[in-house]
Amino acid sequence: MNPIEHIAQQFAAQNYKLTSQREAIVQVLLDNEKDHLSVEEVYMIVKHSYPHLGLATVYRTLELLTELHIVEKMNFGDGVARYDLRGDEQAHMHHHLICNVCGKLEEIKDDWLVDLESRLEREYGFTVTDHRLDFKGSYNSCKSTGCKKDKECKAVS
Amino acid sequence: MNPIEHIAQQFAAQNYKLTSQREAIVQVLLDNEKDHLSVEEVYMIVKHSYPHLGLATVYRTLELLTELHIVEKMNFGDGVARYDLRGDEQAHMHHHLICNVCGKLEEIKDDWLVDLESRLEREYGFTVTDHRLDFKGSYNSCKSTGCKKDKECKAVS
DNA sequence: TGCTTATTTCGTAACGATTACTAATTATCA
DNA sequence: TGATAATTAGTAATCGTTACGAAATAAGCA
Ligand SMILES: [Mn+2]
Ligand SMILES: [Mn+2]
Ligand SMILES: [Zn+2]
Ligand SMILES: [Zn+2]
Repeated sequence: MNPIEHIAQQFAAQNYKLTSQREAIVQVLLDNEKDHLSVEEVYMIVKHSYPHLGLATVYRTLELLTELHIVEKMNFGDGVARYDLRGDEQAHMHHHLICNVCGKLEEIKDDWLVDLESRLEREYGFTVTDHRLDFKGSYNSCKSTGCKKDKECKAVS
Repeated sequence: MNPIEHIAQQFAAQNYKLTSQREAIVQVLLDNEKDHLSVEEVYMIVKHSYPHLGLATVYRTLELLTELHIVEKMNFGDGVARYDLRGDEQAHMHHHLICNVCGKLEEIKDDWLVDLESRLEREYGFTVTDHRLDFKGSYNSCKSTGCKKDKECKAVS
């Protein structure tokens, strides 16, 4: 099943309609999976395929996608909310590597926290349902070449 | 050395003055170390000891404390920035357990990520300088007793 | 000590991301 | 088809934060 069909099912399962506006917005997220787009950025991009779509609809749709756990609303400290597709296969949120030399943001889709989660269960009586893990640091290649704000390094903002 | 003296030294080291206003604000953070106060909350509390202190000064001081790495500016998704004291001994930010039954927020001051950090160094050529790790889930005691928004459980917001 | 300059504070206006609201449009279904 | 519910569009209002100018305070120096 292709991604858009799968999302359509998730909408239907909760009695929401995947309208043409919502589909256009979801398609923007799928087409830019590597980015972590803000509302304004989604709005700008979706206007190419759907020129009359309103900003409030983007806000409402991204909020709905968050409720349905299709995207994760994240805050990276730059003053705007950013939306990150959660893959269907992963139960928990993926991790992030953020380079503070060039701003590149890499994703780690494997769950590296399963051991810590069972430790929390054992030692704290705490059952983890989700988590957020961001590493800040720098790639050794970035440090040596000094690729400051390089075009090949996609900054978060 | 007591905490406030140590912070005074950090100010002096960067050629900043620990004015009476700044000291009053820092004291509020120290007195409420377990909470994760917002600007507005700090402002309300500091008015008890320093009634004429202005809101803009709270904003500016917390920003300065963030620059000096004395506090960490965090966003828990409730629409306001919250400020969290980083202890001096810990190089990296501490972790959080957030109960989604009662909202309690517990801190784990040990760094549970050292193994993952060396793995990042090895496999990704990425040197970690800091990180953020929040676990969302529920305490088994909360699930069984159903302590919804209980007074003994201090919510993040 | 007096004078000059840099720092900090204060109050408030401006800003900007988000939310709320109303009317118009579209889907649902009897 | 007609009534009802869901969705959208546009925009006004909200609210956390930032910017700004004037006043106060501290530091440097003769
Ligand atoms: Mn991501
Ligand atoms: Mn904390
Ligand atoms: Zn880089
Ligand atoms: Zn609880």
